[in-house]
Amino acid sequence: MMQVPQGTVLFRPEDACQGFVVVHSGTIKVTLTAENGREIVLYRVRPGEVCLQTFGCLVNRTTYSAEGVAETDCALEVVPAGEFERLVENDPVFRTRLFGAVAARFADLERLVEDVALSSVAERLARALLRLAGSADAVDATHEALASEIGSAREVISRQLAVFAREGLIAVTRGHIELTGRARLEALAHLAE
Amino acid sequence: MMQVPQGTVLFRPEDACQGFVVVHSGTIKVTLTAENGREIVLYRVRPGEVCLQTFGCLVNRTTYSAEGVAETDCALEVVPAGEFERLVENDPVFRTRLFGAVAARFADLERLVEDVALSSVAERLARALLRLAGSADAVDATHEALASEIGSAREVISRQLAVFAREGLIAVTRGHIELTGRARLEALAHLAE
DNA sequence: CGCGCCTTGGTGACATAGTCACAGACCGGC
DNA sequence: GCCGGTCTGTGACTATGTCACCAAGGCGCG
Repeated sequence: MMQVPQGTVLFRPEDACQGFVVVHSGTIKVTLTAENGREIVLYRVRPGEVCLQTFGCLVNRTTYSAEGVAETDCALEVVPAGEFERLVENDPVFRTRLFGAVAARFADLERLVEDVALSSVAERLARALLRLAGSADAVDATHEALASEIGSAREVISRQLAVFAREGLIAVTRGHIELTGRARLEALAHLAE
Repeated sequence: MMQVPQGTVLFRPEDACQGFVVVHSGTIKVTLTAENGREIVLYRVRPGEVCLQTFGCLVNRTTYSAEGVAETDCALEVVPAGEFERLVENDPVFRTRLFGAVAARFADLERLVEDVALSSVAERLARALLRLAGSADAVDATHEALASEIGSAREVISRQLAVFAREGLIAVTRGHIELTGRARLEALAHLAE
């Protein structure tokens, strides 16, 4: 078991892989970054889940292609490659959990492709706000952070948030967004699904 | 073993899953389509590979989210769910092959997200042309097909092809594109990787 | 407090990409 | 040669992304 503080970079593109990572507490954010600095969040790894970047590394002996950062303080367990293979062979529970995680992540990525390739910024931003808010009625995030969340640019987010605010869907202050008009936001988010 | 002719729709979004599909010959094209008709190619399944849409179905008992079409005549093997589970448990060779396919497809999807979210149409189109041409020096495809290949629109492709042609990178005729200036096309394709 | 400095957000101007409407060019069957 | 379908070209407009720059808020420190 290993404790890492918020903000720790767990892996970067081209890093070699140490072992298979299981998250016990906290969340890991996995992102892709282009040379021009634009960034997009691929997915998050939550407690009880396994990190599939490491899966790709271990199975095909490739390196990471994405970057992973501890979004909160995390407790991680790192399973060495040999132990990983033994578990896959002999532990049906481990294997089932692994497969489930792989399939779920796979579906996530397909949804992401659909989102990025086929839907508008307004829809994607609405979905991102709802996702980040969870059951709460507000989100703490900078426009910059929201832009990376949906793979867009800060200015675009600022303008879209202004539109939402004008329509009464949200109320924006520095680093904080209140979801007034949640129902209408949800309607917007589902338009193209 | 099952023979299907080119153009057969093997699965659609929301279909229930019959079993695990292994491709013996031919290729399957897996795509996502939005309500507005825009489409993007997620990946292709080639001989010896396994179809991971079915994987997600079998593991998490979910339905398909993408559409699969036989791009050529295909010979397929369909492994029923029970048999699939038995193979995963007991056949190390099968398991290894499955894992490799999963990891590779996973990496593909990450690349696709990066491509769609972070690079320009010119780059993506250049990459698509090179990918489709393989070792040949020409591609048979309509502008419409190329658009769905990179998740863009036909008009955008027409215009970009015209630009490439004007610069001498390609020669365009109805349904056919000659890759003259391949080297410069490759340079373009790698600019943002 | 007043000052400087960094982060965050706002805005105009422009470039790139996507949408819509429609016309013309090509291709096969007859 | 004519016809109907498919494929491609184009203008006009909207949406999104980029660039440059400034303004506002927060924060430490003399």
